[in-house]
Amino acid sequence: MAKGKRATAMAENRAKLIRAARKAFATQGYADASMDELTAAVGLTRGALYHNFEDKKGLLWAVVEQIDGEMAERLRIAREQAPSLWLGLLAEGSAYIEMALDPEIQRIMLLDGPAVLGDPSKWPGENACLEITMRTIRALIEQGIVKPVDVEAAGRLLNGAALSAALWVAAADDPKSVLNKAVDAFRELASGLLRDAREPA
Amino acid sequence: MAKGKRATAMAENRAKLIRAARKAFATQGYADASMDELTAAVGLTRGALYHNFEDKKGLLWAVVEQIDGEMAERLRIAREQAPSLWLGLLAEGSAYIEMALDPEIQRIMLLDGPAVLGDPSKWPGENACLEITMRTIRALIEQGIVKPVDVEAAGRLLNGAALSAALWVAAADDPKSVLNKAVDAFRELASGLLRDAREPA
DNA sequence: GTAATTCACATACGAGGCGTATGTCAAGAG
DNA sequence: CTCTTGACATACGCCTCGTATGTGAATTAC
Repeated sequence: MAKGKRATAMAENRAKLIRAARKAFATQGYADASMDELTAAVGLTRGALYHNFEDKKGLLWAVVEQIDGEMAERLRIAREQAPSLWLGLLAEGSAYIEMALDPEIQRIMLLDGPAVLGDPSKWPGENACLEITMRTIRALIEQGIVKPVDVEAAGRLLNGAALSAALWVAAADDPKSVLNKAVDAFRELASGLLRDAREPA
Repeated sequence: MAKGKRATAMAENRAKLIRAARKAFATQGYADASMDELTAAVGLTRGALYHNFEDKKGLLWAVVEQIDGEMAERLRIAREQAPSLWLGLLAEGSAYIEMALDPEIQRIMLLDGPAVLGDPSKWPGENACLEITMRTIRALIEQGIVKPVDVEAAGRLLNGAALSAALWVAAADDPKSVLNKAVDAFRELASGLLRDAREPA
């Protein structure tokens, strides 16, 4: 049982470091986040960091993975609450846009993440958000609601549109009205994928 | 006239530094680019750098501004060569995607730029690329070809879609076939903006 | 039961890199 | 001819990262 105790203590320290990193990376950005400060903030030193993670990048990997999972979960919920698959796709887009309003997500997942870790499409967890969107599109094609487009291409461009919309909204002086415009435009664009121009229920 | 000589010499050094920075930032990334190496590569020192620019960020600003201008010019040409305004919009999208295949543009404009300088929509030169897209959309609305959508919203989402398409293509193992898929998907999405589902010539 | 090993960190060290303060030399001003 | 200005170069200090080494507790071996 003593071994279990040590294992959980280590897991707690890992969690502490990740939590501290989320804060530090979100508020100061990856480059300006000091590992000394970050670790000291949770009563540890850089020694713990380099023992639990590969390096500074490794810590960012862990943070990104955690946030990515949370985002995917929220997307899944948004889609499941929609009354139809097509509205589910639109709901995913809206949810994605709204998520990107979170400074943490914006900074870590949309700015520093890609810059430091490279293209998100090659992240492990295989970009859970994209996977979800693709699954929805694939189902819509099978139902004959969406044109037989390339699923990955459509998913990526749709997510890309949502992403830029999110950044726009986040940087706007008047986020509320801009959010409405962004969501509307997203619907119009998405409707280009429809087999019939008229949107289904 | 001696004053002119000094002025041009300074301009040349500025240009040298910017050129060196484009190379260094593109190949090593902003964070890993050493100012000592960068300046030494053109026979100068960091002294010249901090005299001509505010700091490392300032140099990146200058580089970004230069590349942004070049990109806008290429977009303009792509649109002007198209036989119609609508096809011009699609041509812009394709050109944007193809440009992002350039590692320099990808790294500096799409990855490090946003991470270090913040949201591109607030860059000076006011994001020339977006301006061009918006102008085209506005004209298409006036001609009754495109739905009366919010111009900025449509422009941003369209550019965002092109951007993510570009990143996808750039990171692909087989860029050629992926490029086709991406351009196709872009057209489908864009057609969502059309008043009539049938695409005009 | 004790000696040895492993583990999960802490501490210490070295190597850059950035920004700034200071020095320098040529060019114009007066 | 002196003085100032400008365009750099040189020198310095501070910070940060990664690694090498130390350490005490926990586990294992005997």
